[in-house]
Amino acid sequence: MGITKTDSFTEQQNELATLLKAMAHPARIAIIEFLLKKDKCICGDIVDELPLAQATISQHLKELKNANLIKGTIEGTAICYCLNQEVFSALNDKIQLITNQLIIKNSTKCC
Amino acid sequence: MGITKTDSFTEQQNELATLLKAMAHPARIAIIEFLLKKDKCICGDIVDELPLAQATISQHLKELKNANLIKGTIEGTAICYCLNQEVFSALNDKIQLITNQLIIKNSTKCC
DNA sequence: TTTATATATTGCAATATTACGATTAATAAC
DNA sequence: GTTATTAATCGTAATATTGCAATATATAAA
Repeated sequence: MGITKTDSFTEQQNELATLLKAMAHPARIAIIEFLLKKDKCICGDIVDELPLAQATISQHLKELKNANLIKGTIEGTAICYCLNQEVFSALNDKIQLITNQLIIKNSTKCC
Repeated sequence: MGITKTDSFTEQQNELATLLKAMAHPARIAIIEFLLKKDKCICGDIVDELPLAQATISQHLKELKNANLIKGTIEGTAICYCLNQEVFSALNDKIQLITNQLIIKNSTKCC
């Protein structure tokens, strides 16, 4: 139904899925990579960098912000965005946990 | 438009986004965790485990298979699924790359 | 061959996402 | 005050996703 049966899954499963979904768009990957490349924080430069309308970029930034993947601070009329290291670290830990378990269990490989 | 401007982004950005999207659903996280938990490969047990209809599980498995996150081998009438360690490792590397860069650059933190 | 079992596919209905133009809000410069 | 500048929000169209019942397919067992 385009609607997800959130109740049927654990909070952790829903949280991880939400975090992954927030990253699961090439424009948002591009924004993340752009923020990573720049030493200093960026605001409307993203609009110049990517071939998307300002409204669209703003929407993508909102989703990244909702997922806590980025932080934004107001600087005059501009807004300074940067990546939230803690959330990326947490995601990294989760993916690593799965991957490590997989590598260990691979000795008893099946398929 | 619900359609993504794929041409506007690099192949790597699109690939990573596609991989993340394949994981970005609690049911698919649950399937991954279930396959991880079991020593031996699982087939229709997933249908018994999760509160979703058989058709829905089959669809989720298809998406995971398309993304190469799982492999399936036919065993009589059943199909034996297991996680694809290589793809998880590759994803882990990408996330780790971003996270490590972030940790290094955090000294010049901004926001 | 018939029957049972296991999984995939089809065809919806409900909802979500993506993208953008137009507008709004909020601050800075004058 | 007026005028730029910057970013968020609204409204809308096009498309994608989720979920399931019903059906199809394919093999095994009888």
